[in-house]
Amino acid sequence: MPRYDSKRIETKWQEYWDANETFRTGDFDPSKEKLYVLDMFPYPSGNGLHVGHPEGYTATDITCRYNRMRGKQVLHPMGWDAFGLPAEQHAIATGTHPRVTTQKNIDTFRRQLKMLGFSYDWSCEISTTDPAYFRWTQWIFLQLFDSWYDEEFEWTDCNEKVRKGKGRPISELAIPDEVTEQGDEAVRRFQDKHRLAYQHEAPVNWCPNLGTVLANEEIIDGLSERGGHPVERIPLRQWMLRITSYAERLLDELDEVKWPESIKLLQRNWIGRSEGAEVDFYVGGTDTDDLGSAFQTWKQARGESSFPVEPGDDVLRIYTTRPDTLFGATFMVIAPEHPFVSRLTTDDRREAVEKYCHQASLKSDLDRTDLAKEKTGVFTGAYAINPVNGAHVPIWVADYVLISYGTGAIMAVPGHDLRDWEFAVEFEIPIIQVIEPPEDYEYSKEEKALQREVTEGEMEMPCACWGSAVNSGDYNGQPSKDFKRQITDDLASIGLGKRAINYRLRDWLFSRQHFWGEPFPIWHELDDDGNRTGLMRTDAEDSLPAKLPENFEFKPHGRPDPPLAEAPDEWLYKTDEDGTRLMRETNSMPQWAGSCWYYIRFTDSKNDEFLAAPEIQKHWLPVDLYIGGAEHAVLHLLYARFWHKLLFDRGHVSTAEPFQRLVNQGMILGEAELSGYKDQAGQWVSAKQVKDGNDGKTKINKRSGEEVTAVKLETTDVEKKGENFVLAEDKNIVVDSRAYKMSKSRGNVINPDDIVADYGADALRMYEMFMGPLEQVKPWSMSGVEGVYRFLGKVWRMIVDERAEEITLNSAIQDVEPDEDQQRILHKTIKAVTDDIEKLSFNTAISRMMEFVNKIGQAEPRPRSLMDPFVLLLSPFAPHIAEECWQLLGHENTLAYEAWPEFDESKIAEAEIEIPVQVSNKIRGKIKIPATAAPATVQEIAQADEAIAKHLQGKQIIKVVIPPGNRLVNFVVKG
RNA sequence: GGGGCUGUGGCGGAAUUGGCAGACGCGCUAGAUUUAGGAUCUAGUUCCCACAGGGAGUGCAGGUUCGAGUCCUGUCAGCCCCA
Repeated sequence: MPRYDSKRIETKWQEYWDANETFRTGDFDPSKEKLYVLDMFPYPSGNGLHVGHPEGYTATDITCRYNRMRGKQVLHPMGWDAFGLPAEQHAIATGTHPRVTTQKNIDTFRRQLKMLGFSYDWSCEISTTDPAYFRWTQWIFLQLFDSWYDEEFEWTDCNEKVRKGKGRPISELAIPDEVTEQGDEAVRRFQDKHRLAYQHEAPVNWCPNLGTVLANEEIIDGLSERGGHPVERIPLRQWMLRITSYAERLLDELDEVKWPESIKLLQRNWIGRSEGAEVDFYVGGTDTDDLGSAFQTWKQARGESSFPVEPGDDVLRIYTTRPDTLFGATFMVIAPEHPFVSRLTTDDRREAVEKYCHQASLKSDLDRTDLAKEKTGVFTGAYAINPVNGAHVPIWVADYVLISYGTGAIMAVPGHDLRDWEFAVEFEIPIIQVIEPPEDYEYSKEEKALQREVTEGEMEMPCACWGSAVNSGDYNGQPSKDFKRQITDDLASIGLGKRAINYRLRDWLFSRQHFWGEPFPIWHELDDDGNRTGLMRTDAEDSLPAKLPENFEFKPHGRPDPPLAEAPDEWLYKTDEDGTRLMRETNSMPQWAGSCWYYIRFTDSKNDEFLAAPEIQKHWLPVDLYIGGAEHAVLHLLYARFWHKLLFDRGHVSTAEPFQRLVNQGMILGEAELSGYKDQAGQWVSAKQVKDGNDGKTKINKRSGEEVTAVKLETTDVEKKGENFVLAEDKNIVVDSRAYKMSKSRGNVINPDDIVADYGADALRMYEMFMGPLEQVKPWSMSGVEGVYRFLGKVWRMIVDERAEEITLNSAIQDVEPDEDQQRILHKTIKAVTDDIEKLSFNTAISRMMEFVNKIGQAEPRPRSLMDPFVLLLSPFAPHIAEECWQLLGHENTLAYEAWPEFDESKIAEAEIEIPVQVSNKIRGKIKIPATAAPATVQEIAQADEAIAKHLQGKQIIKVVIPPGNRLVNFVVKG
């Protein structure tokens, strides 16, 4: 009995595609339009594929299969983002080398992907851990190391676009004479300061348990994202990439790409551009007695020079977005990590300041900046001079100012900044109002919350607003925005400030203390005592890759420096030709590195001369469609764009942006769950009375605070009441109904292997596409899988004779002409499926095919000319069953390159259509009219209809609405 | 606190972009076939009522329009991101 047997069919066709290299892209074919469709390549974890992976992968696969049939040459590759911490941790736990674990995981992933019938060109498979690949990751790092950013440089790019600002070779960096005079070493150090890859001693988030330094985004609530371990802030030498140089272009060029607006917005916010001014506040030298007169001297000197690039030791440089509030600056705040803290602190304040700074080092940035948190701080004993009015303003240290934002120092304007207001009230610092808010200004909730009574009955509160200047000397009365521009210019003209743009984006912390990552192709020069001199050398490009040491058992040694610091000497040290002792860089690159450029490598994955041959990369880039999870919306995409732009500036790629169109697939949640809550005594508690406990895990009773336990319920236990589900046995008890993220601990993980074993790959693919719109979050449903599986069974029976002994074509399929209705159904289906695929609206495409089968699947005889195009329509979604049917229908070759069915609009049109007739907006009947009838005719037919006539009787027709296309008739009547 | 997204039957979701709300699938109900179950096929399935008919209806409250799930204003809820 040849029932639909997914296992047999799927194995057969997967072997066929493999053996025939059906989906090999091959050399690019100039006669065809190219299409580069890319999935975000996976990290091959030990858990294998989860159902989230095939969602995006099926979407891209459908697009690729469809476009091949439309005659495009398609590049559709797959690879592995295979460096990463889990394999390293596994190695520490079990002694298995990460390379072995990684290889095993890759093999599992590849097997699972092949099992799903994706049309990847496996000949260009890559892994970021392959030395032949990371050779070029290292090479790109050397490009970054060899580049500096020239903001002023004007040039014409390879697409004839005139640009300003370029990443240029470090050899083209002009060296100031005074540096040249100091000799080679000074020149090298000067260059090192300007490179896009540079070293920096910075407070980092050291996690002793993981033995690594974490990026800010890897920390949640002061604990590591992975494992939830405590994190300390300690200073460490790190590699940084100067992504901030590219901030402006990363922002502007978002306009050029077809991405969801929400993702663009996320990137814009992440970059966080603001316009304002940098202003120097004079603080005096170490031996300044009279700050006031020293300020006058200094000010005069500044007027004759100009605003220096580097602030001297005698000033505190601040960044502000509101220079128009300068007259209201009554104190200054510097971050606890600010280099001036110690120098500015007076002896009597030293103990308090040091204690405060130590405490601040234990807090996370979030703890420090949260508006709701109580403001803390300590006075340094020092004063600065407000450059606009010469006022002495006290300098405080407070942790609500972060060293990493702006200059790490602020002027505090309590009258018009909420945090400054809170601080000033707390420490009784004067508050001066310098902005008169507009008359219709509405104070925000936060502003009102901070109001205080000045004198009896008189209230005062801060306003962070635009208005007009008061208490601001000659500027009084000016609108804030004009004033901002004006004072910035005025300060610039006397060398006290300058217009400045600031970004929330920080330079990219690019080193990790891991073994399992790309080594840096960098050597540190050592002096006679074996200490670093701070000077570096690079590996020669043709000596790459710099490989990881072999036969090295890395173990955590509990220090912040990397495990590679314990590597064998023959790896760690060498003597250069000139006799200089060198030590390798022992940090490794973060996981982001390999994923920053893999899309380039895919275009020419086996090239051992270059990362990708220029003419090949030029042909395939940019990626036309890039699909992946929204979790990479900010970092991966920003980092990849940054690298791409540097490569573009250096002439190695020919597009300014790597990813033309981006789509984020929505997460697939576990099956929906119903849960009720019981208290300790076993009594039901309504879900309305339950809230999350403070630890975020437990649930507690809102009223009593008592912990409640969730009880899993069946649909038969509950019923719908209003908006909620309630217990059938007690309708006052509301129960929760929702789907949760799949997780091992919740036990709601669906394994694709199981689905394929029970229903087949075609059913899994179809179900994931049928669940709902690609970009939406959707809950899994096992009966939904059965639904599409039944559909595939119907397709099978439409074409195959299930009762025959051998697999034979269903005898109902005959060479007869389809009737007009059948023609119409076919052509409507072709049109709808085609449009839907173009829109990536796969769920509706599938429902159209279901309609087709519902209408045609039972017809006897079934015209053969309907079957061929239908099978082709189905093939991108369910390629295995489609190939099998195609073969049964008498075709010899794979359908992968068959022409996509065309529809004929004239076969869709109906001569007669049925439309609704409304009388005053209520549908009172339906009439049949010729599709192209004139409005007058339509009205005539409508009025003649018995049911309509009844409703029109005795009424006065005020208006008749018949929209173009004869969609309906509406009689607007009176009386 | 700021920003974004989403609210449509018992459930997942459709709706030609302002024109028949609920396509398609799940679930449920009945019938056919079957020794039975499964599988398959057919029909029905938004809710309410005085049921040959009629009324209400897309989170809630308004507005624009002959006409609103769709546009506008306000509001509530859920999810995500940022602080």
